[in-house]
Amino acid sequence: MTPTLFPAHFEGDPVRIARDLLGGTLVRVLDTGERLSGRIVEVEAYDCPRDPACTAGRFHAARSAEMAIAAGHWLFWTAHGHPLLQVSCRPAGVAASVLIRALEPQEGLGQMLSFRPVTRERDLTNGPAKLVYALGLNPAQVSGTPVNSPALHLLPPDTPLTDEAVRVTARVGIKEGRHLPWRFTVRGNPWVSPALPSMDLVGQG
DNA sequence: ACTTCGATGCTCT
DNA sequence: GAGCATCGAAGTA
Repeated sequence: MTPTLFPAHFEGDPVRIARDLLGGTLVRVLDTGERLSGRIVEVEAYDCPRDPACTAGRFHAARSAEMAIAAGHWLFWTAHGHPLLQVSCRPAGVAASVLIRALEPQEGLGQMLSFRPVTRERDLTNGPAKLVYALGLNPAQVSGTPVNSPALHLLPPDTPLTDEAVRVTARVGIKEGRHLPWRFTVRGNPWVSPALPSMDLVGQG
């Protein structure tokens, strides 16, 4: 039985934490007790203030304040009207996090399809907002709760992924900071998001 | 109050 | 590969 990850596991460098989280499992337990889960096959790290892609760091308003919650809590970044699920990774006051970008569905596929009907099953959870919808997450309800909450928690990989199994690329959809190899995907996994860029910055493709 | 801009997704070609 | 829907937040006034 894999132990649940606690908030203390998420204090530190979001780049390392993102890499370690890849291959783990995101578990959602509905009010009905039904269990939805998926293997984490794509993550990105954001680390204000050293990160030029971390726009939250350049603002001083409610948005970055929400994001600057203490390590080990769920939070949502909103982009283009869509909620993106993240885990905070730094002490309170610093906006840094791991963004969960794609899942390979494991338990509760039918319920997920009910939350988010798609024509191709492949499209169910292969994007950061897609997985939020598929798991039926309510950002207002989940934001600010610890990562070991019964309703939404994380399990580490059964066995750590080898470097060969991990593909390292630039992050998706950002303007600055494209040189940073802070996106981690499970090599060859069909549930990785179709988003560009796909060019490897480290290792070979 | 109005404009601009995304850490996106969808629907076409 | 391109165009558009979308919405919260920032910047401007």
